Amino acid sequence: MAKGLPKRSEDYSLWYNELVKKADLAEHSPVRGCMVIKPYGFSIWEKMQSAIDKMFKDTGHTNAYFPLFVPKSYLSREADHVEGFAKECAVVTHYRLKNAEDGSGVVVDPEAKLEEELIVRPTSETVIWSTYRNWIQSYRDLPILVNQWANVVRWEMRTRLFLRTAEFLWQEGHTAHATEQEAKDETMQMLRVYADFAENFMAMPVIQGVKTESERFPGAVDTYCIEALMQDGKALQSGTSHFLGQNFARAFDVKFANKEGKEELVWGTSWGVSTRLMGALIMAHSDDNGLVLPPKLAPIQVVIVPIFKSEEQLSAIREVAERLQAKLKSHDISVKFDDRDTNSPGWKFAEYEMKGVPLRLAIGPRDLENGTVEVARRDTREKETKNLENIADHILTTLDNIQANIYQKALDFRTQNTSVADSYDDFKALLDDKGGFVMAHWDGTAETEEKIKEETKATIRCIPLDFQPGEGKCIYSGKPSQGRVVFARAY
RNA sequence: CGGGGUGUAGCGCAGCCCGGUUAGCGCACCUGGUUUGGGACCAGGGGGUCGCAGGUUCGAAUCCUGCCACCCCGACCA
Repeated sequence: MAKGLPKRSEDYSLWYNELVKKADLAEHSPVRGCMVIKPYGFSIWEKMQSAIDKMFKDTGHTNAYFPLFVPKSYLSREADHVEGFAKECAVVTHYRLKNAEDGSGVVVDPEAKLEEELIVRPTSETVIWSTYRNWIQSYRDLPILVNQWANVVRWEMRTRLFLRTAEFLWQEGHTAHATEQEAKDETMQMLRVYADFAENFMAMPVIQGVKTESERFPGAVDTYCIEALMQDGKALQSGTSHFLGQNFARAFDVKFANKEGKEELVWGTSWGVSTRLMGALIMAHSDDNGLVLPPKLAPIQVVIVPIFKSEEQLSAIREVAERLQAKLKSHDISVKFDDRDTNSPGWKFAEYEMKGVPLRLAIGPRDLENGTVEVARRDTREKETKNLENIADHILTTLDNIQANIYQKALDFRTQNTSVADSYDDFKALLDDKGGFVMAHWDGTAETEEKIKEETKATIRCIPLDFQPGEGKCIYSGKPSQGRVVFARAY
């Protein structure tokens, strides 16, 4: 295992890439644009998955699974949708290989050309709505509240571990409703679920809002999102919830008979979060010593490192450690006792810090004599020596404190890096000197939005849900504006 | 697809300009010993089609030509 990380403040991208590798989270695969998520990284993703999945179940959703392949004709049925995704689709054209005649290996068998090409799903609206068509006849069949955990493929030009890869893991919820209001409520409910997860599990504050027309999901009527601020001052869209109106129902002819026996188009929503959340989690809290994980998502919450010179000492320590481990496990705390004799204690300290383990306990001969244990927390890197009595309570409290503390730290950071700009010059200066979110008036036109993007690389992240109406002048055009929207440079 | 860069041991690199012993260094790995409260030390050892294919030459990691791969910057983006 390699030593330290580059400084976060010097080269954020390099720091991020090295951290992802050294904390054993993921690496680029030899396959173009794809990522290998390593066991430790995946165990964090599993923690996220199960917490999110529980929230879905608690709001009445169930899981299902739909095909990986989308016939080309499906994708093209919703005009905006196909236009939005056409440029980044992987396409299956053949179903067989054969041995090359010159013996150079295998080649695609030209005889085995598919009548209709299959698209590897970039998202599943089209497959799912073509299925819902058969599922829905009456208002009694509604609502359908289904989610799937799946992989999708988007042929991105440039990739970045977790933040943008050609293939990624996600969940996509697809619901169908009898009324517009019900679908809108669902859209907002799922946005709240995402915000709740981000803030209470990931300890990452988010801004909830609605996207402008140009940033909207292709095929949606409205796209809502949660936006988080990373430590380098760039924004990251961390989850989206779309109100689809009747667009997909219309495209796939999904109708139901209402109570009056009249035929109506179904209303839809879709919503998703992806392994991008791993990137958000990493960038929200980590430091120059490595990953910092919120206790609620840490696969290992507490690690016990023994310090010993002999086998006798180790077995004496083991007795204490295993008793403590059992005690903590009864409180649903995941504890690892690392009694390997192949690495020194100092090595282990650095290693678990790199991996973001929230609490480290060290037990050595000194502690055996005094009935103590050294407790070190990852977020503040403070160490204290505590009596073994009541240590379990202390650990439980400290884990809660860490969860709260890293949230507060991220919130303070966001507060400090959220600015208000009243002129275009101020706006540009803020983006260049400080970064972060910049609240500014906008005239509501796509032209202005586009110009600002071209000139500054900043985009409107969202119109926040807690939008404060207030007269003002657009920083770019000087035309009247109804309130401030959230600008930032983004990933 | 445009502009730049890099391919040498598992990883990170030096050597190349100016061709010439057996291709070298750090980390990692293996063996032995001493260590262990913040990434230990000493000694010994193993591991290489120098990205690929041609060419020039008595001789190529080094020069020339072509190809391939990857990285960074743009366009795209959960």
